[in-house]
Amino acid sequence: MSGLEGNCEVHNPHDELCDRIAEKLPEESQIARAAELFKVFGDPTRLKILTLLSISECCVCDIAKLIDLSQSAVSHQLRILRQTRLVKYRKQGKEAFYSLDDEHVSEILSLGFEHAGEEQGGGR
Amino acid sequence: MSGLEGNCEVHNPHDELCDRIAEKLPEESQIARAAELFKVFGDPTRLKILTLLSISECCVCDIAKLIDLSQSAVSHQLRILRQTRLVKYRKQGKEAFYSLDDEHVSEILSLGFEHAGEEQGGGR
DNA sequence: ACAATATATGTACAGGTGAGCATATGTAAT
DNA sequence: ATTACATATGCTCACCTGTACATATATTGT
Repeated sequence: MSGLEGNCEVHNPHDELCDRIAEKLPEESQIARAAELFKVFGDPTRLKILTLLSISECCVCDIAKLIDLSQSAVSHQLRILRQTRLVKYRKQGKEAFYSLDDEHVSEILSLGFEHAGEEQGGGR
Repeated sequence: MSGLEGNCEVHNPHDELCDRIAEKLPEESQIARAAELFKVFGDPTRLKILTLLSISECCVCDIAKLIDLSQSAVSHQLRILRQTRLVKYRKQGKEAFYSLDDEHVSEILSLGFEHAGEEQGGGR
């Protein structure tokens, strides 16, 4: 019927498809990097930080206030965001003003919110 | 100099900024949903599955072969991908052919790979 | 030098998460 | 009905992760 049947376990039609897919698959390391990136976006605290930084640059203790979390926890998360190049900061006196590092970051943010927003309760 | 200084702890200039940011921030629940979405993309196994499904629809045991993982583990991950509406499947005899549920999914994939690809070893 | 404030970091721990094993369910063939 | 195969699920466990607490570092003012 569809040309896709065949014993999946032993050999056959599927193998051909698998080979084609295997060829096109990105390298392991590239997938790992992309997963790492998504993982950083995948924590509510970090996502909040990124979202508020997409509105305006902000200093650490204000971030802590805005998301109601300890300064320590915020600082730890900011380190992760720094290491993954999602945020940058400028130091001014005692304060550190953080901001998004890259247009890309807000693009990913928007796309995420867009997709998360549309299909919630409804459907199917 | 920048109009942003002022005691961060007690009160003042920052408060005004904080209020403006707080107003514009999405609701907690919306951020939670977006984070949940990113989290699903943030696991290498799931990202591999999504990536290979972006190339072609595929049955469970072939996925297991392609990413070299137990059938059980794959099935568990597919459930998560189903529940988050990232994949759909059609049953044909004993086999279940999975595919991406939505254009959006491959958009997010591409954007992720794009960003993950560019800045790795280099820069700054 | 000392105090005060902002931020960073080391450590510990509770809670979460992915993988495998065993097994259940569903489907087709004999 | 029985067997064989494909997939799904309950369970367990090793590992990871985010947070708070305590403390270190840096900067400014007195």
